[in-house]
Amino acid sequence: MPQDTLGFASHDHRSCVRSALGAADAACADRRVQMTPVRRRVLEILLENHAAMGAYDVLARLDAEGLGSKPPVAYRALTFLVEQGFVHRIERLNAFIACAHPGTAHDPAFMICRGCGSIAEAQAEAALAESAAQSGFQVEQTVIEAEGLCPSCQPEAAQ
Amino acid sequence: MPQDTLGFASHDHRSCVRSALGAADAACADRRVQMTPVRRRVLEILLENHAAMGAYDVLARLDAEGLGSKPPVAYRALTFLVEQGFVHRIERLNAFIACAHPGTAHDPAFMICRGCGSIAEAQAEAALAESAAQSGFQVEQTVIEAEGLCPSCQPEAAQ
DNA sequence: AAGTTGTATGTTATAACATCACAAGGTCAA
DNA sequence: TTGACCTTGTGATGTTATAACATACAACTT
Repeated sequence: MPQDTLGFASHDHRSCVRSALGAADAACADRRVQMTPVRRRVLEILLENHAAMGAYDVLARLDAEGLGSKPPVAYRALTFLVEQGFVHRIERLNAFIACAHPGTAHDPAFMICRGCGSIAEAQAEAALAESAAQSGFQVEQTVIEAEGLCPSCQPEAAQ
Repeated sequence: MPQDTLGFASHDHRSCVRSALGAADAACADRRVQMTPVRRRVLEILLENHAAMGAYDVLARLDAEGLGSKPPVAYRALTFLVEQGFVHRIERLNAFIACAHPGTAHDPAFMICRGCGSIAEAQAEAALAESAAQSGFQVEQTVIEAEGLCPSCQPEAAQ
């Protein structure tokens, strides 16, 4: 039984891939946008991998499967998936990860373990609400990323 | 009288450059680290520019002044300045900006105007405190960046 | 003065990430 | 069946960042 981590806790990964793909298909139908083979496969790769991947890592997989070999193929699919909210970009890593809370509109926040590279997606609190209100800045999108140690890596780091 | 923006509000920029450089010099002396000519000039460039600059923009200035022409020269100086807290990296822009609150230890947060590119530095609230506590993740560094419209750019955007 | 160490710099090359520009194919509705 | 629009294919290029190795220089030691 395949197990992996999400929020640094176990879950059944195979079923989460299936349901996320299904949800994405449905959302695309709803919104009258096309879930093409390349886009669907990129999302599936990210869901299966269950970790942040660089665009060129994704591209390498596509290439191996004959789905495209040039950077724009990967970037276009990733851009689409990010726009649709199925995938998030991790700015700090120049990498992409499948959304862990698909379906719900949200401002994602990430906890990135510097020990093992695992990433957990959390909900962002309104981290800048007060500053923005004071200065009159109108927030449209937020990037919230924390680096540190996940529970598994903390004992080792203590040494 | 030179005026510029900080936190989307006016201030006397010339004096802030002078005082920030002085504070950095003093901090380096305190910490027994070297404020070399290249490092000092990079900090000064960022302070004068008073906006986020790419590493290669900084490098171009250094090159014009005979202070170095190869990427590592700029990256080393920038890395040093970030480590010392005199400069912050804006992940979303792959760019660097002089710290607006030097001297005080802080987790910076940025508001980036998509209209004019101006950037205000604010204090981060503990945006991930609750999630981190729940999952046992130990936060070491946070990146908080918001994109949106600054007060000046909001009327224009309304059209 | 000569050796030793640590920090900083110089330089070449390349890795890694991302986009532009243009051609060609697909889909769908008028 | 035509045209509009979206998507893909592809070559070239642009941008950001680091690896690897050599040299310089200051501070301390003997």
